[in-house]
Amino acid sequence: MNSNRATKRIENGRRKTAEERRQDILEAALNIFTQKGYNGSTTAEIARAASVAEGTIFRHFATKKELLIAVLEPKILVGLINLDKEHREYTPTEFFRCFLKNRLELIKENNGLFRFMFAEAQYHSEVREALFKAILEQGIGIIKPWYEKGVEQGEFRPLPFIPTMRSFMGMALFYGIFNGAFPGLPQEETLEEAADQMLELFLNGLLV
Amino acid sequence: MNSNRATKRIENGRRKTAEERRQDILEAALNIFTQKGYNGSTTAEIARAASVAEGTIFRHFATKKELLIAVLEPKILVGLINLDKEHREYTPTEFFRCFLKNRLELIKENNGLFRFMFAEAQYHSEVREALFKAILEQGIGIIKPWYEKGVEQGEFRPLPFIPTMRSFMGMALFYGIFNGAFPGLPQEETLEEAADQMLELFLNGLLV
DNA sequence: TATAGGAGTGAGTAATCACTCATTATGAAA
DNA sequence: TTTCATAATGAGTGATTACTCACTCCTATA
Repeated sequence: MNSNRATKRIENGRRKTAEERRQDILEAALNIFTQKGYNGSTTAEIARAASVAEGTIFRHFATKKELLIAVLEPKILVGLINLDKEHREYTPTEFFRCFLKNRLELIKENNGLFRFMFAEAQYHSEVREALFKAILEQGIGIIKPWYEKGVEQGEFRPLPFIPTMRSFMGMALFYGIFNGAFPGLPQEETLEEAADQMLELFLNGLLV
Repeated sequence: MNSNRATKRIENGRRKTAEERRQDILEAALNIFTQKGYNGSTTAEIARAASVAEGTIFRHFATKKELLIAVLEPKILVGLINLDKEHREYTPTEFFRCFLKNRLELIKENNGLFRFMFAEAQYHSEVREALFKAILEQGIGIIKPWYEKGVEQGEFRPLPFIPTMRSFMGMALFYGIFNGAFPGLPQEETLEEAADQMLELFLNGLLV
């Protein structure tokens, strides 16, 4: 056999570490998965996108499904970070405004990922359970305390929490996810405007 | 070859018509597709579920994808029927109440189908476009006239229509679709109660 | 410099896929 | 009964799949 196998090096001539290769594969897999779905993607395709031999994938991940889990695991909790710690001086209403904008940005930046997760959650119980857990943690763990504070302070009406939270999340997710999926939908507003309009409705309702 | 091929007859001894077989296949395909997704389903599996030879599927549908389209086509417009024609004496608010309950029932009855459609819409442009069209027709064609009537009569505030409709649909779809997908979600309410709570929020908002 | 072993490779494999087609079954018409 | 057209069948086909493994390459250490 001849020896013209591709030898990959990065700019300084150093060979990539195993961990860097693993990240390359994860990144490529995320791309391909979100474009074509789990069953619509092939390991050969992912290997090509990661500039790696197909066998290398299976050195890092025992099965394709394990690769799927590894791709989603660090992403699924991204919903929980970078909020809530710092700004304790919010009023409950201000918190909802800030939280909503934050979530809409997050969804917009990870649009393909969100759609992919919700789609695959139907067919892979591991994904479904992780997603379910993340949603509950956001809803119960983050929103609920502010919601209750708002009710105590007489700022919010004492509506039942779960249905209210579900509606709130439904608004945000439907906007974020499906506006990306249906690019033809009339969508003049910036994300900022969209969030304001959503909040206006959520806070004050449709009736005069 | 021996001649013990299965010969299927229904109760009165009559052989099924071609159209009946076609319907069997469509029904089986819908079941399998919604359980496993399009790429996760095999034509062999669908044939088995329809009690039909695999070749028979391809006598009725040229390709697997054509079968997918044929499965969804009659379902995708189901969202548009059985409403709106009769009760012209509604107030705009009453219309929203009636419309929402109607949609929630529809989603509940066709839960797997809805989730499947939204999932596959990402990967099949035909499905995406049909779904997009159905959503627009519901939103623009059905809701908008009532919305405008409500504004004219001074019953509704003049919020921008598209964002408001999107929020409304997001609430309904998220409730209907994901409550089915996450059976662990706290969900005490009946569908009737859920609709009332959703409307209460949609109409009057969270603020006191 | 020699060498051990971890990382990467890609041709190979068995399984599975969507789809074909020669054959058979069927019911109606003659 | 015989004939004929249509429908159904399922073994077969080539393409594709996830995954394997014998081998090569590379680097760290002695």
